[in-house]
Amino acid sequence: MVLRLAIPVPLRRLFDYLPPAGLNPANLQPGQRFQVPFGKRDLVAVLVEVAGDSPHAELKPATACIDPTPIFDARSRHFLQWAADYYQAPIGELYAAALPVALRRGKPADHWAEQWLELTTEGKGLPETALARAKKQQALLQLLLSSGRQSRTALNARGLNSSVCKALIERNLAHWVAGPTAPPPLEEVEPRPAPELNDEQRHVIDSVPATGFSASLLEGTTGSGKTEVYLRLMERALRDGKQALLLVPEIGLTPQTLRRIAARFPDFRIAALHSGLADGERARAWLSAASGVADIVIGTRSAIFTPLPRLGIILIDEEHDGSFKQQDGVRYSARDLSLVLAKNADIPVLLGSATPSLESLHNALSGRYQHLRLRHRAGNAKPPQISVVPILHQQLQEGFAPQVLRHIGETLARGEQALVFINRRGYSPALTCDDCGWLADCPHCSAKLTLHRRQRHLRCHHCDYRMREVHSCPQCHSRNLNALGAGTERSEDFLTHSFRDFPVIRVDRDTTASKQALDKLLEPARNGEPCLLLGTQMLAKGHHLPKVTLVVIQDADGGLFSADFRAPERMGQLLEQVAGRAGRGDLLGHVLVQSRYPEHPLLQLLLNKGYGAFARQLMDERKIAQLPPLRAMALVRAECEEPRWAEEFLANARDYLQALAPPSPELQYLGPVPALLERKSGRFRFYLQITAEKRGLLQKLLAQLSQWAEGNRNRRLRWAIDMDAQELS
DNA sequence: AGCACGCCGACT
DNA sequence: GTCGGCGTGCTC
Repeated sequence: MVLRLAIPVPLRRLFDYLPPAGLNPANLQPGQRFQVPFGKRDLVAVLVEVAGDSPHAELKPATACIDPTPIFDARSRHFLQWAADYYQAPIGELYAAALPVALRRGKPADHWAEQWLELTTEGKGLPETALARAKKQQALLQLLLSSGRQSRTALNARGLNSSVCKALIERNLAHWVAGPTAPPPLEEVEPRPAPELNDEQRHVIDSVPATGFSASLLEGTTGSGKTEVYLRLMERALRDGKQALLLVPEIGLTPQTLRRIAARFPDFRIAALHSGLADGERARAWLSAASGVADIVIGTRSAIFTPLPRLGIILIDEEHDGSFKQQDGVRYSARDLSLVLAKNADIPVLLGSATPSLESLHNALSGRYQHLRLRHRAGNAKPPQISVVPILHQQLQEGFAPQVLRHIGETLARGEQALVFINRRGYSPALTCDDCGWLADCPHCSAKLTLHRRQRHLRCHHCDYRMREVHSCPQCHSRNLNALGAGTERSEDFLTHSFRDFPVIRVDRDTTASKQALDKLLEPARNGEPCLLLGTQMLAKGHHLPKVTLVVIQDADGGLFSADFRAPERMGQLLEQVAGRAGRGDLLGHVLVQSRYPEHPLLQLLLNKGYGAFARQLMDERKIAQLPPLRAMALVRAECEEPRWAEEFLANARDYLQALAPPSPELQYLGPVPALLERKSGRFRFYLQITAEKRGLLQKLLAQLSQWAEGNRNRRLRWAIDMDAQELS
């Protein structure tokens, strides 16, 4: 009997072990964790299969079996294997990515098991009138007699604390038994009934079949009530005794979102999986989901790997969001994988967005997904009025055109709120010397340092290198230093100064260390008092701020001339999302978009015809350029301190692949080319881009390539395959 | 990845 | 003489 184990190392194979001494082979089940000696180390591995024998002569026995029963079910294991093959990733790393840290380190699952109080035979034999002299104990006995065993949390909720339980146990009437793990409790909320649906929403819900595999894209304008659709679809699955999985972007899992769902489903158990959780909490949430105890699982990207034995529906909110794609290690896309999982589980999956990715839109337009739409804003809200403010030959004040400032002032004076979007953190993105031309740049990256005046330092946003703020030029000692351009800090100073009578709330990664901090920061805005909100992308997502009637986009031009072919798509999504913050209540919203290129056809199309028309135009351009989503694309990435080695490795990789499959109309190679951020953390980065008409061919080539690369690797060089790459940086 | 081994240069 | 730099090989 041989155990074939997935080990958390970057090696694309399984490792064989003998069962641990003294273990009954009948208790061996794939999906269990084992402690194993691996080289000189001790690692936690997952049993993938049990084999009769092994091609390896000398096998070590595993040290111990950690789980009496599997923590990965068969579907989950199959899914992880599929993902490992698709992304050319080592299977051990996928299992590691699927597990919360505490379980990855080998903590036993029953550590978080919920304790249940159960009557002994003796206890069960007692009449309800027993223990009359101890009222609390009698109440507990009666509860256990009438309703069966009770969890410790349920008993505590009824005011039956552990001393009462202990008393019963000491009389040998009851005992604790370990049950499955419950999700960590959420804060108490008032249950809230479901709102009325409009006809559009009802149609969408009716269009998603309750059972069987189906994929749908819900293209719904901001404020059109997508969340309510998700909740109804979840509810339908829950009432059917199934689990619902809701994936949200990294910054979308706010306490506000959680409260809203908890208020709607007081009778169901919710497990939230996000980065803010402590290790133990995360393990609890994961185990409650994997054991089928949790009914609703809400999580970010990695939650897609949580085993869900009763899974009945998958919902992806803001499906276009970049955070569903992992950018290092195993470079998976949780959104793309959700389709595979739904197919495996034979259940519906719904991708929702106001600004769908071109990938999903393409699938919807080509009929692979059902295309559902919500065109109208819920309630009285009307779409905002959008206008472009040309800023090329304007006298700007700290980046703002005079009429924009006037508009902000009028909005505040009317007692309404304004939101200013600036996609740049810090005080200024560049610091130069006016005398000698010195520029503060990062010693490790091909990037400028950003001045953070509040923290009195210059910082690299790519590698986090920091140096103290300088007030004279390090090169020529001149004091004529010039901070070029404005980030959120500088704009905050200026706007605070310009609108003294109103609070200015800055929201960016530097002001919101935690999710709670963001919630707190936005509190005055939610209370409806006039204020000026200022911030980065963080402001663009999800927050319902009904008193915001003016949105200012300080610089819309970022995406128009980038070398990344996805830049316009992302710009369009961001603009639409930010603009969607305006006029969500009864008041009409206005959006002012500052641009140096007010006539740019893409900008015109976006602002006049909306994201839908804009996206379809981009799709045509992608078709002409033979780029995704009309073609499958993968990048082979390489980075090295010595740029020549990285470039040479990729050139060799390209030659190797071209010998297998020469370039043709169906298959194209580009590169090696330097990444958009050519040097990062001291390493030079290059990539080789491969586009193919058929995903299958690309897949086959990449599998060959990863074999080849194992034998052709230089120790100082890092390489990776990025299937369906999202970033050229 | 992470750990050992082995081979060369510059120190008490 | 040996401490430690990093290039190489191996992990069932």
